[in-house]
Amino acid sequence: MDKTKNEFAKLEEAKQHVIGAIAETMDLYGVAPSAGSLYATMYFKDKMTLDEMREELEMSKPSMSTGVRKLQEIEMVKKTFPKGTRKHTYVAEKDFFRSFMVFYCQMWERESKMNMEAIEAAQEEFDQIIKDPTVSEEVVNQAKEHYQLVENSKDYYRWLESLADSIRSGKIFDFLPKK
Amino acid sequence: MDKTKNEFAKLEEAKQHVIGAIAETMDLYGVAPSAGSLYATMYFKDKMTLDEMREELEMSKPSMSTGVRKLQEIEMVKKTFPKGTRKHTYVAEKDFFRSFMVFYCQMWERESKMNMEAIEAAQEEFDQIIKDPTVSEEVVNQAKEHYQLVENSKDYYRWLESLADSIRSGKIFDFLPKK
DNA sequence: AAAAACATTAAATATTTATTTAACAAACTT
DNA sequence: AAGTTTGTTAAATAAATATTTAATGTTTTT
Repeated sequence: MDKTKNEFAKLEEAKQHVIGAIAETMDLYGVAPSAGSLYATMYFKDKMTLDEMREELEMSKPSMSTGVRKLQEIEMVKKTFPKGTRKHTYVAEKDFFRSFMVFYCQMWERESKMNMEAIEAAQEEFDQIIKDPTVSEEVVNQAKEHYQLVENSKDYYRWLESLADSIRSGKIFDFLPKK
Repeated sequence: MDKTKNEFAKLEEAKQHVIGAIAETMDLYGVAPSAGSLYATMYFKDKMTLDEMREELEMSKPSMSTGVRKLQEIEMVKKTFPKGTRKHTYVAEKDFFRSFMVFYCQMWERESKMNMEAIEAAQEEFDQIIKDPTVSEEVVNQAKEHYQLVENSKDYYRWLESLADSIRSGKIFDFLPKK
């Protein structure tokens, strides 16, 4: 019996535990399951080409191409430009702190920006209603209530931005050290 | 021309700005678009019944029922037990700080727990390979590398837990005040 | 206890999203 | 410049998810 194969199989099995767990939690980052297991697989390699990915995951090349693109968008994978080959090669980001930073800061800034803009616009409109003397008291009161509701939420969006800033700058690690 | 209707329409339009923005960013919280706009709609009401939701969103009642259940899971909506009616009523959580806490702590703890467990299991297996004198040097070296790789990632998962703790306990607000 | 009101589950349908096969485009090699 | 290798886009297919209609269960009222 081939001993070497057995050794590799054991190694592979151990890796699969971690790969499975990473892939399963990657749905939290909004990527498709295939992109999740793609990243997890790359995590144990120092670099991979599209053809190696296809072979390893037994999927089509376009699927790998789009998966890798998604992962690049959230900077969990980087393209490298190696000499001696025409194939593009890709490297998984292995620093989870960095992945965390890129993903959540991007996400929170989008949320904050979009909602803040909508709030500003809405507040102006509420204000017009409130100031308009021809508008009934009931509607004015509702407008006032709504104005205050969204006004209060601004604290949250500003806080979310400060959290993102603090993570991006690394200041958060003064408060919560890496180890 | 009906003046009252016009007033309400203006109010409605202003609200819609904010509702649209909230609904659009709710995909970040892993809920379906319909649940997103359901939450956003409820945000401007003090309470709603399933029938009111159905009417307002022009969707089926089961759809509202399942949407509300999803939102309850992440505690963005709570059921209330009002007197005087048999209808269940639901209230949107209006404190975004609280929604943030519940959602991300839940998420990060799941990620941390699942990966930590997988890592512990894998490390034992890597260790067996490393200690086995019959295993080839190449495989042992790979096992050692992989062992170290996952060992390093533990810092991150522990940090993630500490972040969740700090948010749940409110200690984070000593570092990053709410306003 | 029967009927009515409401909410939920189940099955069927529709919609969206992911994946593949096939066609195309770009870059390199000879 | 022609041919080959590689990567991406487009169209078609497959799979997953959301939504609806219909059926069922549960509570309240009479």
